[in-house]
Parts: sequence; structure tokens; C-alpha cells
Amino acid sequence: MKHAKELAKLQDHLVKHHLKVTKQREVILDAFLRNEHVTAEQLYRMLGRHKPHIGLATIYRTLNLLCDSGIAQERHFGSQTHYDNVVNKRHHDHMICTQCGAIIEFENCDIEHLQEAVAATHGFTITTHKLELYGLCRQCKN
Amino acid sequence: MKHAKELAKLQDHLVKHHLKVTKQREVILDAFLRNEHVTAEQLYRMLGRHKPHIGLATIYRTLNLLCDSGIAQERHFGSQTHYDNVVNKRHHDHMICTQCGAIIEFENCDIEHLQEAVAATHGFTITTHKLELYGLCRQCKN
DNA sequence: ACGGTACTAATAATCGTTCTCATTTTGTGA
DNA sequence: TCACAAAATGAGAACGATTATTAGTACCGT
Repeated sequence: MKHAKELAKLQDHLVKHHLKVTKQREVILDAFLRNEHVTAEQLYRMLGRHKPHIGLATIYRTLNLLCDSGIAQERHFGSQTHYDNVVNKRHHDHMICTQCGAIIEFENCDIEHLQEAVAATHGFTITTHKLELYGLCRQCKN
Repeated sequence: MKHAKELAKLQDHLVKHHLKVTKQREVILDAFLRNEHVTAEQLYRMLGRHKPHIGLATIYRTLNLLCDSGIAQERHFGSQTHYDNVVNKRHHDHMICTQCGAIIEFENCDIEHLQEAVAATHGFTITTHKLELYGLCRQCKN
């Protein structure tokens, strides 16, 4: 069974908060897990002709739920919010191709350590950070 | 005379593009230069009781103009767009205090070099980047 | 089956920003 | 200096993304 871990995480969160496991939530979770870096709009179109029609508001609500459960994380690329599956992943940042929109994940501990060092010199304590590199991916460099 | 360089830069841009020097543009530029990291709303409230009332649309238009002139740069902190004076400054990034909203600028070449190195391993060419550290500033750490 | 709680879709509302438009201001060249 | 075209203005409508409201529906334990 694919995605069992994510489903378990969601159910755990739902039970802990006296929320319910619904068909819509499972459907949205499934669609989310099949696609990295989706927006609410994309999921909405993707599920457009699903048997019981799923409203846009429900998708937004469920995506927020996934964030609360620790399954997803929001990323603000451009004007829309993208959601990223973070289960089984350590912290990572992104490169975004401004030509084709491709999103490449990467992680680099050295950068993180330098961030801590810089913050320390200003007496600043980091809780989270956001690092995005914009440019051209290998394919678009022509 | 304060801010002469910025004013010259704006006038130069206006002339080059057959645009006009207006009272509103000078007033907005002045208010912008007095305050680092402002939003359009903040400027609007700041100029609320100015002799000739300045509309919000004009502020947005002028801020975009400042960006085009190379005087300002947009930063998307939270839901609103902040504008940052970049004249006489090299590239820099920001720490944002999630408690009091303070914004601290910093620059670090080592981080930039590491970014280039990481990008290179993915065949990616960086044109711009965004690095934001969120956390608590020295004062709020209590 | 009952009452209660949480869910849903649809739609209205909100927020930040941009557009439209009728009017005013600016720069230019006679 | 004057007139005129081009550009800028303020007010408010419009916009896209997201959230709140509402009225009705499904599920749970009793």
C-alpha cells in the first residue's frame, strides 16, 4: 500500500483533534500525494469530474489540515500557494526555473550553518527560514 | 540635500521614458526614503492628510515606478508587498522577527557562493534569490 | 430513531493589488 | 506665453487568491 504513512499521520491528527475521516479528505490527500508542489487550484481542476464533486473551499480547508498534521508545508511561489509533501523528507529548499516553472529540491547543511552564524552575530534566533533560487534549469538554458 | 541621488535616479528614469515629474511622485519618493521596508498601505496612511490627497492607486503605481528606476525592490513578506530602498546598497537578505515585525538586513558572501555551488551541481543557473530568516530578534527573546 | 457534532458545497466576503475612466496636470513647441 | 497632446491623477470598480458564512447532510453514541 502506497502512502500508508501519510494516511496514518492524517488519521492520527484527526482523531487527536476530534475531527473526522471523510471521503473528501482521503481523495484530496491521495491527489496531493500523487503530485508534488501543487496549488489548490490545480487540485481543484484535477478532481473536477470526481464522483462527488469537491468544492474549492474544501480543498483549501483540507490542505490547511495537511499542514497542521505535518504532512504538507506551504510555499509561496509567485502569487499562489504551493503545497509540498514533507513526510520522509528533511528540511530542504527550492530552485525555481523561471522559464518552465520546474521546481528542484535541494538541501545543504553548510548554508544552514552559515545562516545560524550570521543570525548569531545579530542576536537573532532562527525558527524557520525560506531560501529560493530563481533562474534557469538545465533544459531551459538554451 | 538628502536623497539627491535617489531623486536624480527617478528623474533620469522619467525623462528616458517620456514620463512626467509630478508633485505626488516627489512626495511619495520622499516618504519612501524616510522609511525602510514600507508597504503601500503604510505609505497611504502616512500621507493620509497630505494637502493634495494621494490615492492608493497612485502609491502602487509610483512604487512600481521606483522599482523600474532601480531605486526600490519588492519583497514579499507575509501577505503584503514591502518595498526596500536599494540605492547605495549591495545585495542583501533579511531576518524578520515574528514577534515585533522588525526587519534586519544582512549580507553574507559565503552563503551566496554556496548557493552557486549547489545550483551548479544541478545544472541550474541562478538569476536571483530570496533568503529570509524568521525568528526572534534580540529584544523579543524574553 | 434521536440529538449533537462535524462535515460539505455554494456562495458571499475579504484582502491586497490593478484597472477603468473622467478629469487635471505636465512638458513641448509655436 | 499659449495651446495641445500625452501622461497622471483619484475614486471606485474589478480582480484573483483565499477565508468565512450558511443551510443543509452524514456520522456517532445512546
